[in-house]
Amino acid sequence: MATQKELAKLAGVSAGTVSNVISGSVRVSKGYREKVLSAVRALNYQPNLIARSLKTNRTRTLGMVVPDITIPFFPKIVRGAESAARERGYFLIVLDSEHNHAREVDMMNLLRSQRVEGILLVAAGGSKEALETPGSVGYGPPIVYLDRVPRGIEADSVSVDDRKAAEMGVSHLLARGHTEIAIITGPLTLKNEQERLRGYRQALQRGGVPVRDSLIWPGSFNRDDVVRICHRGLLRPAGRPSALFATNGVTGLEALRSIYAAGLETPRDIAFVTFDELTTDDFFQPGITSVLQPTFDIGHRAVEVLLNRIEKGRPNRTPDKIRLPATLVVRESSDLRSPKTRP
Amino acid sequence: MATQKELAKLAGVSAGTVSNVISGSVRVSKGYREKVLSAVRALNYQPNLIARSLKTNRTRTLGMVVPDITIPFFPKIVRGAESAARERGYFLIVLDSEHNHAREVDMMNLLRSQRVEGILLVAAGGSKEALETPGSVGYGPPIVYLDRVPRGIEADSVSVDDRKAAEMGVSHLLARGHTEIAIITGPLTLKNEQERLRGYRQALQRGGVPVRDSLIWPGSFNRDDVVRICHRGLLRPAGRPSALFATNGVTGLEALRSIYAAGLETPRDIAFVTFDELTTDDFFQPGITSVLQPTFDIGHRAVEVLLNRIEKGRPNRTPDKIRLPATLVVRESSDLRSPKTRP
DNA sequence: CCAATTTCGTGAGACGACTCAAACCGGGCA
DNA sequence: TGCCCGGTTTGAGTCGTCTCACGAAATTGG
Repeated sequence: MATQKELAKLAGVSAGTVSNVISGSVRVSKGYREKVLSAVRALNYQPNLIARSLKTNRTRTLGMVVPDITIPFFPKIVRGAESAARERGYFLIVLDSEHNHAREVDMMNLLRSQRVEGILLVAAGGSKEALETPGSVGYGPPIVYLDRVPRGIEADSVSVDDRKAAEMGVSHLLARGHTEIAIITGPLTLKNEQERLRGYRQALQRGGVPVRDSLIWPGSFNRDDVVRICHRGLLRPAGRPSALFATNGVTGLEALRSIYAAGLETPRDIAFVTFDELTTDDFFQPGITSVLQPTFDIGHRAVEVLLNRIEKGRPNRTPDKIRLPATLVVRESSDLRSPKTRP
Repeated sequence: MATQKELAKLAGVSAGTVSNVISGSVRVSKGYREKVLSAVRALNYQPNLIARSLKTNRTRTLGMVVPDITIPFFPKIVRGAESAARERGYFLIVLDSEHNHAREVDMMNLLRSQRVEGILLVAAGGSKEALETPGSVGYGPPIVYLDRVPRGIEADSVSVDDRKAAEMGVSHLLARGHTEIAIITGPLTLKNEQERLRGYRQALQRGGVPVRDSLIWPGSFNRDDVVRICHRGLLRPAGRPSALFATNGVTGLEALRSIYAAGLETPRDIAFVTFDELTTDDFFQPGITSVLQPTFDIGHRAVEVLLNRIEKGRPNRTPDKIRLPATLVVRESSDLRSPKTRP
């Protein structure tokens, strides 16, 4: 592919002039500019961003690492991030850590080697280490944590107010008259899941309903585990709860599957509310009442936070810790003992 | 961040020696190597891939452009591609064209500027131009077309045998005794969709069942359109078909929604078969009989084809045109007039 | 019409890593 | 002892682009 030197020869000007025309940083007289631009067209010149980056020490590229691109929740965040990045003239590289912390560290180092100017991280979760290692390196591009906020470190983050979101979902069930509300969580090693559980507790307490341990079902992201736990809970001798609240989409999908597998119908036999959307859009009949996280916004805001840090050049100012609210979308699955809606 | 020059100073050796240790291409005596490596650790050195690429003219990076990362079909292909890339020591950058051809061209140019060594393209589709432009540029990194194969150009491609896949789905319905089989397609500007329609025709002909135009419903990727078309078809005076075949996941989801909206139940009132999975896994009750494309393999094979072209360095050999078979997964939605399965 | 000022193109020298040819060094052999 | 040889290390040059200081040309004003 053509280089600026070749353009310079063809246009009969110096290499410096070509560079000035291309980068647009220095003004070049009309005649020379035209000569260069026609050479650009003639040779179908594309600037070599590699060389440019080497010289300028800027890549206008952001990196993003997510735990699993095949979970619908993440592509939506990616969309938001990509959109914000593009608006500000940046390029976004997305990598998938496959829930694996070691791999995540590799990807972060790869991004650093690629000299990205900032990193958006949805941590692989699980171990404490998982959240702390990347930040603790202490140099390299700034990191913004999405969705999952590290405990110890002071860092920029964009997340959802999990406690309030869960409280909202559970309060909705209380308002519908339910008092026997079970909760099925994801892994409680994740702070998000702990917070959602706290929101559940808080909602019950505010509603004057006793919290019963037998209705708290700690789950995981393993689909089989969730099905087993729900199965046991739904068929327990003491009678099944009148409502079930799931704290994330993966768990929610399996919980709903378990409800059906147990021969139950929602909302006829049990009311159901879940975090996140279970399909790309409202498809289920009956529709599922959901606590929706602002996925697009999470990505979008995170990029804004990151770029402000990068461009404003105040690397040590206090971190932005943004919490976004979730919304409750009420659909049929939480109607109180209404007949099934599918004709 | 540290550079090789700084390492050299710290280790008391020349820059060339440091480079030899890092790249491992030239053997360095043990003593010197140790000195360099301890400097690497001391300064937490990360090689600058930008500089390396500029010199070596290699990036070990592949680019991938998909029309819409939020459609579940694509992340699955991305996973396969990413996995194959990683196996061979390459890095994959994924971009989203948002079904927009102009944007797609931008992304391709961006990838070229980034000096990716090859591009995996799921074309934005629609116009003929959409498929031909990128290839017609005639220089730059090799391109492998995935899923959607360009008409005019001789190029590497990995796709599914759409005709056979559709034939398989329709034959299944015929074997179940259906003769009134309607088909709802995506936009027939896409060759894939045309082929799937041909597969439908072929299956009917082989089965000795007349092809009736009134049962061919050309659709689009617009959800409202699909709902409207299905609604009209399902409620038409001549009576509704006994089975419906959808040629892709997007259309299939809307078609199923329409069936429910019309107050029908599957398979009780109408049998239903679709291309692709409608949710991340088999969730629906009753389960939906589906023609599944080997998504992971499409991505995986595409990277292999691409890397063979890149590494084998035979840029002009005849193109690889790989066609993978789909599989039919039979579930309840195509049972013949069985009672509804959900209790 | 010339001096003072502005405008603009030039060319050299980075950026960080790699890659040669050349220099070096220690043994082995005559 | 001197020479050669293979194995290592060095140092200079390079990749494509940007960015200066510099000087030449054009413009302005008195």
